Amino acid sequence: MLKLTKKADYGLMALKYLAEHPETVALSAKDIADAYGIPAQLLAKILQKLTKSGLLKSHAGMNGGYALSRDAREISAYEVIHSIDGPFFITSCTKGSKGCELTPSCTIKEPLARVNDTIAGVLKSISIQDLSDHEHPAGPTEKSSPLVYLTH
Amino acid sequence: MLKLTKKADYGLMALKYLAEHPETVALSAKDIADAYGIPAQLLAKILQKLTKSGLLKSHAGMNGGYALSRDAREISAYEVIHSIDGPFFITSCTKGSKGCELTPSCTIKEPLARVNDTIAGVLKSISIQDLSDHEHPAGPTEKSSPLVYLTH
DNA sequence: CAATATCCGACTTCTTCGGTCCGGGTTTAG
DNA sequence: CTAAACCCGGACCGAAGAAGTCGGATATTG
Repeated sequence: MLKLTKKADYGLMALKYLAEHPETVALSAKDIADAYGIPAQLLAKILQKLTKSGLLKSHAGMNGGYALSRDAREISAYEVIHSIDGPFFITSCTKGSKGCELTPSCTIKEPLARVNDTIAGVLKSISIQDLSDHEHPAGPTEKSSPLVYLTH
Repeated sequence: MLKLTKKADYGLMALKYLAEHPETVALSAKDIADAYGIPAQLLAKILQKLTKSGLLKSHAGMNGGYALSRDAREISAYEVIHSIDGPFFITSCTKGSKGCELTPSCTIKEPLARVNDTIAGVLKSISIQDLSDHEHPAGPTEKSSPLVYLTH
């Protein structure tokens, strides 16, 4: 259905929270989970993934927790989603760079791959910092198209 | 994982196939399914949805089948996906225009809604006709960003 | 009437997501 | 030193949604 997972949502929320609390040395998974009312153990696993991807630094022991490894401006939403949910592809049949062998006549993906690139580009242009700004950020695209939802 | 369903893929493929065969009055679901090697009954249900959405015209009985209700240039990929998979939202918590009541502190969706708009805009700018063109179409974006996949 | 289609809901199967549990290893406070 | 607080990571399970099947009803043509 073309929506990102809750885990990715949680990850973005957690990074945003960390970005908004730069004065603290580190925040535990439980702290962040309580702040948003999300299951702590689940958030913990997400933060572990982000740590393994190099987006976070972790510190065990008492008063330990997580902290951003870079400036919030240098972390893109794409990196977060990618490290949590893995590489995403719009089309269901694409695996790697090869076309789908199963359905040889699937000539759909060629133009859809360009859509995929566009989405990835938008996600890469958004930083964690942008999520905290309640005013309009630098802008994901040159021109913010005024689109209307078709709530059927 | 931010990918569209197989049903949407099938729908796009079927419309593309219809667009490439304008000389025929109507094609049955089985004809299209056989051409792509996808289950006929499943494709039939998808085409029914597209008919109810007004993208296709159906004709029962012998020599019946489906035909595009408009020019292929006038049907966007957005309409197809929307009518098959329903309205899509990037964020998992958004329902309608209201914010998520469950997690009151979810301030993430505001910027992500803009991403949602961008994606919808790209999908709307792509027509069925564009899928058939093997050359570069009008172009979903001004500049085709040369992005590289991070196959982890 | 008979053959060929669409039409449409119910049903099964399969995968993935969301979430939990538990047994580790580390660091710090007392 | 010991215990508390924290991170680490695999195993596990239920729920939800996707993919696909089945069966019957209706419409159209020859």
